[in-house]
Amino acid sequence: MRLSQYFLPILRDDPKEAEIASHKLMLRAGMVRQEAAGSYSWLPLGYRVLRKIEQIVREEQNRAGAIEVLMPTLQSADLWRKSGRYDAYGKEMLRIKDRQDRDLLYGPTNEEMITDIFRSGVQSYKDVPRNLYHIQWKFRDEVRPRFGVMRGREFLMKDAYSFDLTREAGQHSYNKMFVSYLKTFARMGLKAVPMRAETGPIGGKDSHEFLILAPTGESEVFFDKGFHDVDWQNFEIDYDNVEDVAGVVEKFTSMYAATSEMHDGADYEKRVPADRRMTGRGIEVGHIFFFGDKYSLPMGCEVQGPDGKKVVLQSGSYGIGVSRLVGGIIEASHDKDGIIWPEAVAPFKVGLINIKSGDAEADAACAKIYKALEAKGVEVLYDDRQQPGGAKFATMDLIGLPWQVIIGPRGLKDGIAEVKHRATGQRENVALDKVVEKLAG
RNA sequence: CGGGGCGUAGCGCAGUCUGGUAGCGCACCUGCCUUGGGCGCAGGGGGUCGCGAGUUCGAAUCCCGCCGCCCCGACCA
Repeated sequence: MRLSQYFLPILRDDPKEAEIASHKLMLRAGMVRQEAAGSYSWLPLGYRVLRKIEQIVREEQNRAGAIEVLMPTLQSADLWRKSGRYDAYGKEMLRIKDRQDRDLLYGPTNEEMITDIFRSGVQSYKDVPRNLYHIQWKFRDEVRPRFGVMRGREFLMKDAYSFDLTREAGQHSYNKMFVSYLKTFARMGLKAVPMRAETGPIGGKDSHEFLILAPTGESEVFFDKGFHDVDWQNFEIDYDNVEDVAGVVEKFTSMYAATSEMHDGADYEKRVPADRRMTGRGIEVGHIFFFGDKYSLPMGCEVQGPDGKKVVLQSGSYGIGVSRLVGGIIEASHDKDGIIWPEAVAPFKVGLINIKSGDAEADAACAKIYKALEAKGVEVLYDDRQQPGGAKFATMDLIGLPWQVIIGPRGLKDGIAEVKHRATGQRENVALDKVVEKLAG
């Protein structure tokens, strides 16, 4: 993409309504635009990141055996009356009437709907286990939306729902999601620490939150230093192997980690040696629940067992805040100059800077590399604007693309470009004909 | 929902107390100059001062009502 033809409304000053780094940077980098309290339009740069995160989530859900569906944003109130949550959910639920005066709501979550869908599609114990998920916009009419996309009212969420015949089988479904979450967040360059959680209004028996560590997190967290040393990603897992999956869960839950709400000081001191006690702040990016028959029972979600008797299914739900992750990643990865995208979620991999746009030689050298990178499938944003070099550097650092290729008269004399790694700041002179090779890996 | 604050050009702000032709910086447009970390000079465009009703010869400014947004507290992916 040529920047001269892109839509990237950069701001030089921090908008005054933004309080935390990710919010400021997302507005300054032209990623989003606020439309109302807690409601954002996703501009081209931000949308690219959102889609990349969504795709990673999707791939890891699929790998763990979950099956993608898509449910509507608007739901009928009747479903929620059946589960008893229509009244229980309170003002956070946005309620709407249609022209026939029927009660609708903009879905804050989908347990009712998925349970209804699943129930009507299965009759036999042979139809379970199953895990269905979708990635859809949710609306929760938060009392106080804030921090940009970190706590919006409208947000993109992946929610998965498992259905099993027995509690034991349900536990395995839960464990699979637990492990897939570790892998999902690790792929985005994040360490998301699983912590035992309250079950809250969703209800249920077992629950973990996944929190990424960042100084601006909303929750205070206490954890074992061991989390810094474990292998988050490079373990192989066979999701069908019940013991192996449970083993990973055991490994990660055996270390102490708790938010302040769940923190037990005595237990902490008993289980964690003083030199390994860590405190910090965390941002919740995922939350998983096992809730047994809480929804299956009132909604009549059951199948016929091998003995011919009806069995109420055991279920769980598993959420990831996809849009929140955009802000969360920035909180975990930025510096004074701007965002530092992990490569897996970067809107473009490479930013190509033409120091002297308009100079025939510089233009030609840039155009050649630009085309070659695109031909190799490397996502590149080419700053071909008529701007002083300094402005281009500042823009590129702000939007945080992992690699910058800097081409100007100075280097061209010797046939070289400068390649800068945004995260480390390391610069390297690379022969013009080796640039593509270096970055196409 | 309780408490506090703010709405003036795309962004950041001054002007409001004490009513009298709406301003500054950045951004933007034109020309020249420049291009290795937000360059310089000259010229220029852009605002129903959040909305409505009032007081007044005259309202961004005073009065009344409303709306929006932000921050602090109790709740949430």
